[in-house]
This record gives sequence, C-alpha cells and structure tokens, in this order.
Amino acid sequence: MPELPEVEFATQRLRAVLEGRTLRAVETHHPSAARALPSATRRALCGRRVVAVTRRGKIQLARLDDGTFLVVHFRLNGDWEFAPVLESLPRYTRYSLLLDDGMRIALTDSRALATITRVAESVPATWKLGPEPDAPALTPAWLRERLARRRGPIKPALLDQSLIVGIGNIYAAEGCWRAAIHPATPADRIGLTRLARLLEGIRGALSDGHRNAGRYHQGDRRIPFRVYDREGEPCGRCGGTVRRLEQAGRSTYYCAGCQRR
DNA sequence: TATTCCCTGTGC
DNA sequence: GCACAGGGAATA
Repeated sequence: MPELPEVEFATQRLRAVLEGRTLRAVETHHPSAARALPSATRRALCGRRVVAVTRRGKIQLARLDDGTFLVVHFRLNGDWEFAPVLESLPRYTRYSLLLDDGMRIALTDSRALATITRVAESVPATWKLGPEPDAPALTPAWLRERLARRRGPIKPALLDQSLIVGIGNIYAAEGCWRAAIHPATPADRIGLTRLARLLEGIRGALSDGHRNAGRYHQGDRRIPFRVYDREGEPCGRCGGTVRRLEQAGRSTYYCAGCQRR
C-alpha cells in the first residue's frame, strides 16, 4: 500500500534490518524481476556491504560499499517481509536478499510491478526529481513559478515527480480537497494564496498519513481520507457529494460542492 | 500532455 | 466476465 507515508515506514524497517549487513545472495522469483535485475548483476552483489539506507520520494536507496546503489520502487503493491532464511518464502515474493546474519528480506508484490535495480553512484544525484513535500525550499512562490510554465490541470501535475517528489494519487486528491481547489483547475491559474493552501493541504494530509504509520486500516476502522474512494458519499466539510472523474487515466475524487472551478 | 503498457488480484 | 487498483516509463 505504498504512498509516501508507507514508503517512509518501509524505509525505516529496511534500514533496521539491512544497514551494515553484507549480501550473501540476491534472488528473483518472477520473470519481470529477473529483467530488472539480471543474474550477472545479482551475482555481482554478493559480498557487498550495505552502507546506508535512504529514501528519495517513493524510491528507497541502499548504498553499497562499492559506491553503487540498490534502487527499490514498490509501485502499487510492493512491501517488505523480513524472516530468517529457514522460513519458507512468503507468497508473492518477487525478490529476496539473503544476509550474512541469516535473515532474508523479501520484496512481495502480487502484481509484480515493483522493481529493484542497481545503478552507479552518479545516477541518483542526477535524477529529475522535485523537492520533498516537507522541504523548506518548497514555497508557494516556487510552486507558482514552476506551474506558470505548465499546461493542464493541477491534480495530474501534482503526480509529476519532477515537480514535487512523493505525491501519489491519494494525496494529490486529498491536498486539493483540503485547499478547496477543483482538481481540473488549470495549474497556471492558481494564485499564491491558493497555492499556499494547497501546500498546507498536501502537508497536512501527509502528516496525518504519517501518524497512522502508513496503514489504511486500524482494526476495522478505515483511516479517514476525506474524498479518496468516497464517491457518492457526503463531503465532511460542506455536505456536498463526492464525485469521481478520470484524469490522465487515473481516478480523481473531489467534492462537487466546495471544490469549485 | 494524454494514452498504453507493465502485471495480478479483488470485488461487483 | 468486467472494471478497477495507491506508479511510472515509454509512446504518440
């Protein structure tokens, strides 16, 4: 279930298990995984020590002692499962890392879209990724400057990782709702005041998500997104009806009452 | 800047 | 059956 709060949580769990450890073996368990991480690369990873585990947006990075990186992306469904090597492989394991302390890290993903790749040192620094949502440099003025040169509606723009990194489909919609901005509003026609509210909305939604430790449910209670996946339900702010529309092939949820164009 | 595709599972 | 799924790279 990986939006940014989940990936942050996953990165912490990975760090606790992987940092300082040496890789004994790296295996793939699906053809698409083998394509992303060919056998020669997997073999070359044996004996490498993991120096640091970090995150950039929704990308998890493991820096190795030879200066290269393992690059992990969960996409829609990925997750970690940690267990001693003696236990059986979890269902939907696509990659597994065997460590020198007898632990095994499994990347599970029913859809097999998650990837682990290996890149050279210089690559992560040059990726075209925007600032983190909580970066102080991310101000309304900066955002307006970037959006001024942009055609198209705001909500799909928020999914562009080169604008702001780490915002996914849920938080793009939730941020627009909190700022009372219609998701189809042209991105270049939102003024400073509303952009300030949008940033607040995105940050507020993310920090609520973070507080929930990256889970969508607590027991039986669904964690309350305000519009996401609530088509037809009444808006908690104005009582209007939550609608769904499609933008760039993805669902967008918004309140038809208080998010006016 | 919008589709198409990568995959498989779930729920109607 | 079919629509839909939280992402993103490749394509027109």
